[in-house]
Amino acid sequence: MDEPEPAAVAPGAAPTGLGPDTQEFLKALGSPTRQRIMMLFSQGAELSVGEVAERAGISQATASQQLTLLRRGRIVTSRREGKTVYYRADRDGAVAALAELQSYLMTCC
Amino acid sequence: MDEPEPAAVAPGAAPTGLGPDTQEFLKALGSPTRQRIMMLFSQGAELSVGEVAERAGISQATASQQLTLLRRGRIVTSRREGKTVYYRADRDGAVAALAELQSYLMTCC
DNA sequence: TCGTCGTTTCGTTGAATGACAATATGATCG
DNA sequence: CGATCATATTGTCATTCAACGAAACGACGA
Repeated sequence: MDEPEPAAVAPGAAPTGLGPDTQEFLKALGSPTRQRIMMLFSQGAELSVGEVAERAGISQATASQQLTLLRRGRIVTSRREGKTVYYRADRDGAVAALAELQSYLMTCC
Repeated sequence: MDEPEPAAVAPGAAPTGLGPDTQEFLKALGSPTRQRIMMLFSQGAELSVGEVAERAGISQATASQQLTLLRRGRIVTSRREGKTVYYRADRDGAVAALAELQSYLMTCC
């Protein structure tokens, strides 16, 4: 029972106006490698980790890590089928993040 | 006349589907510190570098650097008046980046 | 149960980033 | 010109990140 109910905002952390989900979204899309990975999922394509690794030209371990970050950013979802894990774009998550981003920009700009 | 017509994509760089401006935009907003800085510009506020440093609780040098990154991301504009440089939110730039981001997400998601 | 295959996690390395103090630039006033 | 104030740049350190190989995990099939 370490952190049962953390404060609404982490203590000592100044508010940024963006929810943690959207922050993860921005960080996820901020990397060229991950942007490149996302392009592989065009038209609803569903790819395994190994396929992503091969097509993106990165090691399989790296692909797994980057896909985890993309999932944290709510840009992809994963589905397990037997041994292999399939990833595809999460349109709903992307739309939600975009909406919050727009709301944020309307506030500060 | 340095770069009248650069190649559509930088040579040797795999395409990411996002223009360099939008990449800078994402990286700029990906940092909590810079998100916090942006909140200072709410309602069209115009602040000097020193004011940003003080209100954001960072050194003047850091403020100058981070504001430079935000300007590269087309989220703020600067105006010089005598010795002091005033920054404010760049609504047009933000809208443009948001539009390209939306277009990108419609492609890959 | 034992391999095996795909995925994830671990540990490491080099590069990029964030922050600061110190210094350099630039504009204004005397 | 010399002093001064606001900003920008430089150098340095600590932290984070991207990528890899190696090892651990998990789900099958023999």
